[in-house]
Amino acid sequence: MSKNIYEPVDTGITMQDIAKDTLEFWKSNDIPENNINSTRGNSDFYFLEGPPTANGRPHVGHLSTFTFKDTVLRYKYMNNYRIRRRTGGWDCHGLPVELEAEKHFGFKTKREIEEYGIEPFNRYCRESVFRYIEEWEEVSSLSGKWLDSKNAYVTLRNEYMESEWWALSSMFKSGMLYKSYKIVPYCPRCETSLSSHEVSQGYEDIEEPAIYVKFRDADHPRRYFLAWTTTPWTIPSNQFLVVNEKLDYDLVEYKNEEYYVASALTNTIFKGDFRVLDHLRGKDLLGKRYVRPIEFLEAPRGSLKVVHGSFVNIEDGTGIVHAAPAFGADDFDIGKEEGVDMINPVDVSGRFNSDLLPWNGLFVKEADPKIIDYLKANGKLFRSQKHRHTYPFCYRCHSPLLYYPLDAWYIRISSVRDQLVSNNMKVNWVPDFLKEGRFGNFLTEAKDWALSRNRYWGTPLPIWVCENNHYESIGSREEIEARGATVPADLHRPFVDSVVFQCSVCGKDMHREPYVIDTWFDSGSATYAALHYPFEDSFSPDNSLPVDFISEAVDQTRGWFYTLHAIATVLFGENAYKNVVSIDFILDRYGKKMSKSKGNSVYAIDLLRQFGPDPVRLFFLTGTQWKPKNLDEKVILDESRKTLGTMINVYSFFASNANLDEYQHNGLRHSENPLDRWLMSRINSTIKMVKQRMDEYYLSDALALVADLVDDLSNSYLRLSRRRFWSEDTGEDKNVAYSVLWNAIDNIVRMMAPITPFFSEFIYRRLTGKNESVHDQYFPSFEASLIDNDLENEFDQAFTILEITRRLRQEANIKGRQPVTEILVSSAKPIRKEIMNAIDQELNAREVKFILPEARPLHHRASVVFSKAAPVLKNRINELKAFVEEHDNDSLYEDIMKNSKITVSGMDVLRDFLAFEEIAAEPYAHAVDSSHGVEIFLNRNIDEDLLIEGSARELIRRIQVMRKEMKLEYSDKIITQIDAGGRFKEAAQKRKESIMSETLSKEITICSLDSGTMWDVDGEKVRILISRA
RNA sequence: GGGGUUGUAGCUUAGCAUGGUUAGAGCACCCGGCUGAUAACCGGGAGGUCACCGGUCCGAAUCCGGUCAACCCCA
Repeated sequence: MSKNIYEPVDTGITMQDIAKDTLEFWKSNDIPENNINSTRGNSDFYFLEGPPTANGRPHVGHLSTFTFKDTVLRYKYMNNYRIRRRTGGWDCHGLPVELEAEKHFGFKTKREIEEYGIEPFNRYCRESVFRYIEEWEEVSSLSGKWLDSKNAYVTLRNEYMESEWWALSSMFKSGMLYKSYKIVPYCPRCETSLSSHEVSQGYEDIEEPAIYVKFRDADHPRRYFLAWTTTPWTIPSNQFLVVNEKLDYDLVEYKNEEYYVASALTNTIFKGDFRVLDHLRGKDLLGKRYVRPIEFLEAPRGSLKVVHGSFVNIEDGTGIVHAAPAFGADDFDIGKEEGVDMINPVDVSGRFNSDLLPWNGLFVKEADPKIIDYLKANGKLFRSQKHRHTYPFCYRCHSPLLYYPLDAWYIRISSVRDQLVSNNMKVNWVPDFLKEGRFGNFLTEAKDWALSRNRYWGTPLPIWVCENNHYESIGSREEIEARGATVPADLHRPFVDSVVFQCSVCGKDMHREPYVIDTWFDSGSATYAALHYPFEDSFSPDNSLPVDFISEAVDQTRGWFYTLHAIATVLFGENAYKNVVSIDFILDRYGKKMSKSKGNSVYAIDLLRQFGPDPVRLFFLTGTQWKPKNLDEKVILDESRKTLGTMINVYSFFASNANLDEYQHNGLRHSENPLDRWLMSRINSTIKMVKQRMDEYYLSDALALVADLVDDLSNSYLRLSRRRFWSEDTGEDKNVAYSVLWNAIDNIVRMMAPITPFFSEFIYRRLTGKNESVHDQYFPSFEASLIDNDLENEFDQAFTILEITRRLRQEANIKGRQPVTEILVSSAKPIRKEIMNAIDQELNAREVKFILPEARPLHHRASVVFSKAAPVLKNRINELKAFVEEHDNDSLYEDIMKNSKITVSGMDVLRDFLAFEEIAAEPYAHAVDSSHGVEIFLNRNIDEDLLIEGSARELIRRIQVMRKEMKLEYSDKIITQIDAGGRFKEAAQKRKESIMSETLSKEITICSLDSGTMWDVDGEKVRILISRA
């Protein structure tokens, strides 16, 4: 026997084994490297990898985004695109890295870091960001993520940061980068601001004085705005009152004075005697001017009026909020919006530092009771009470935090808001609701970007200042040199801090502003900084933007998706990306978010090892791609078995038969066989739809289409074609069938290649017998001439007929292998004979007839509808009942349908007095599928000849089972002995020839046996003995 | 507090834009069957207040309004 043309595959092979086999093939042939670096393609497809930080282990969420990105890139490559910027990227800076380092060293304050030294501290940070890089690389390799990792961009490199300097410097020169204040949670004892992460560690429930303060309406001596606050020390710095223009307000008269408060709160604020004088909208209060209860400090121009704030609510207080821009983020925004300078009489240690105040020198919290006393003494206190709420404390020293203005550098994003919005219109969002929803809404309210951080490990802010407050920006290393200073080997702090040069205005020494920048600016700069623009020429705003495709999880909507968009708009007036695919998180089996603390995190490497890469990738792409997904092991296995397992079996079926027949594939043969034509149509229409969905980045939809096709191939095509492949002769028809099957597997495997790269490679290599990678092939293209929608519809109907027939057989207790006399089909549309022939063998009927509706063998059985008939016929109702029982119901039906009324013994019987039930005439069983408009009648009479035929099939089936149990090859011949009586003996005699050919028996003897297998067939005993011939 | 998404069987979900017989699958479960590729497949059964309330309409899972819950982003 010749060597196998198609390497057989054990259908029990695991997906891990398949991946291993493919990985070895890739490795020994440098397939990934060659593919990644390939210059094939007739147009460019630009990608941009979103950079993770390698100081944590890659988890399943990362794996999910890998899968989407990698699948798209593979798909595009197979469609003859040249993939550009197919490199990884690493995000290296930022607070999380510093916090790790702090933890490592046991530091709790920034002073400790500075005492230890910024240099060794940053050195530790630099090393720690790549702590898990090996695991990241391994996960990439095991998951089939084909990105060039050697040339990954790294945000901590001098070149990367230099590009950012160029960007920041040009923003500074155009006035887009400016210095202002930022209101931050601040510990006055540690004299440091806290990150939101730190703040969240220190919330406590406390009870504090909450006061209702009277702000007099400037136009009325006895009329007040009533405001509520838990921070009396901010009252001297009041600059605005804030109402919500959407809320309703009352003007209330109480104890001879008048007050504005939110209507919803009137009844809780005022007790006893009060009168509502007027109702008005918050809008009506806007612009009103007022007089402060504490007037020691001068109010800047534009202060002291009522303004709108959407944050104002009626949960507690009065619906009117007092705003001191220096001491609240909302307050600050209002001051900024109004263009008014802020009053800040508090120093960095939290004490009043203004001579004008009687409380000068006091810590603000200690001044609270004194300020309350002052208000009371001056008749400006309406009420004082205790209030329980949560308040943030310093997690280190337990001091109450203040919201305090610190110097900060901003990018003037608000000035390009309109452009951000209009550029967004050109972006293709997947799913599309993000475009105008979460992202779009965010853009229309885009605030200036607080860029600076008072930290150490980050890209240094390239702004220098002299003692006369002249500011200058540095846009490159060359500029430092040009200013007569030495360029440090490492641009990070602390080295860059020692770069000093002369101010070009006053000649004084200039020192760098001591900030680093928000790490989001790093990743958001990836478009140009990764290519060291403008210092090298591999990037140009005109040709390199926007990139074609980016994809990350949905949390990046206001993260990376935003920073990329904002920076590209500010710098280049251009979009950063054309297509952005957002996916949701992977949750645990119960739909709960994974977290380290809950211990339900799953790491990428473990999942890959447990299931193999293809089932995992398949799982991520199954379902609705933008919805959260529960990580369920059972679902992973199910999906894998359904699609991959089935394809293994299809290949295995093909290989074992094709090897027997020594079939050599030599192109797709033309076929007139209807089942072949149906399959070809299904394949080509699927290719068409799959490409459409893939091109729209709806990968999950595409996968679902392929999975359907796999199911059709296996359970319809192959099931109905088996006999063709088993037939003894190796004629043309069989070769045609092989070529069609080969072609089907080839197309499916290529369609699946971007999704399940290991599995597809494995099958493809065995199918083609070549040492080529499926990933270097082209994606299937469809041939319109092979798509035949009518044919597909007709087969749908034919399959429906099969389905109904099987149900009827079951009801009538007739086995599938028992041939029946006759099946009558009444269908809305006729089905071509050739198509019926394709399912003939499964119908297993001597005759299949299509009949007209009126020829259906139906009887009508009438019954009296008492609810309709009784009220009319009264006590004669039983006469009708008797009449119906005694007379032929069919003619009754015809009469009443024709005339809509009949007369029975002088009674008028209307149509709706009777109900008719359709019942099949003997000997038919009957069923309907209304959605396909198909009705089937199965003749239940089995004549002697059919019974013998059925019995012969029973024998054949038993012999086949025995062959299988003996593990015989498909081609092994046997000798068969049968010991049976009655119909089985008769069947063995009369159908000897067909039993022999079906079971590859060289001879069949009917004799009595005392060995062999005893079968019980429908209560009759049959003994069979087979042996290898 | 603001914005967004989601809610259909025990689980995973289709259908919803464009309203129309009895809401359709798959998994799991039970019963039966088929099987010389298949842990596949086929038939039947059980399992649904289509989150809830209201409105429009002859008719609502679908359109409109509101509520609730989960999740995400932002305060």
